[in-house]
Amino acid sequence: MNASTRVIPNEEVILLHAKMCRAVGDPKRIQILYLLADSPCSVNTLAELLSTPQPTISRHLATLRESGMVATTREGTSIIYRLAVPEMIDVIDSMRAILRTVIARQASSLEDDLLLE
Amino acid sequence: MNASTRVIPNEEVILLHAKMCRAVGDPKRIQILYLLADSPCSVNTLAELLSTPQPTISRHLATLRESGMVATTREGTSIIYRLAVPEMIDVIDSMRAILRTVIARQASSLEDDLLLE
DNA sequence: TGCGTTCATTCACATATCCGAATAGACTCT
DNA sequence: AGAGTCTATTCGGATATGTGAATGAACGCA
Repeated sequence: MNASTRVIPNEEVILLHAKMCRAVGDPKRIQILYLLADSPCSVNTLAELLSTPQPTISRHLATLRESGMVATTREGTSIIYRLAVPEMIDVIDSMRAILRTVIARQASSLEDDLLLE
Repeated sequence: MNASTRVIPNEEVILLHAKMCRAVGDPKRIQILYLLADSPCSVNTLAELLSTPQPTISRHLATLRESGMVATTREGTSIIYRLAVPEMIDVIDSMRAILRTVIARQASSLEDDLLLE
């Protein structure tokens, strides 16, 4: 699929798209997303796994909820969070793969620079 | 590829990953990325296409540069920007596809809610 | 060299985001 | 209904980000 076949989005979609990317743009939330991809779990469990205060986790989850990336189910007294769209983690992981490419590239060009000195 | 086969990233990679996602998390930068995917172009050209002051575009490009998403080449008096990794636009587009799924889902559940009233 | 174009940076201000601590709210289960 | 547990929100302060206007720096080209 190339550029000319892409659907032209309206302003609203661009805004939501940005909001979604922003939601992923935080280290703690990235970790949360990977954990949820591994297996759904409760707020407290996430808080323990990440050694982070519960309110902090809760706010991050609110951010992810507002961007539509996670969904919830009540299970007893807990609320279980999961990825709303499981494929999302693959997309995020693809971005990480690209990141690694960029890092590797920068490392090798840095080598070149050093050799030239 | 499932969760257990993913490479465990160090803190640094998580930070850079977040930074990269953050860089995509702005409406103007998303538009810039789509334009660059379509064809590389100069700062002024982007400024005109997006009806935005040149300094604003320049700062957005700096953000994208710092996260390693765009690269540059000088061509005469202009500096031509392009995607550093062309596949990046596919990843971004996948995220948009997921967004549309979420939107559609929310719309239909909203319908359900209305029917229940 | 120096003019002119193109791009980058700075400044000031407004807005948004992050965090921990404390508190409030919601829901289950007895 | 009430106790107890789990989650969400509020508050205050620090940090970061977005923007336009003005300015500065870099580079090609005559």
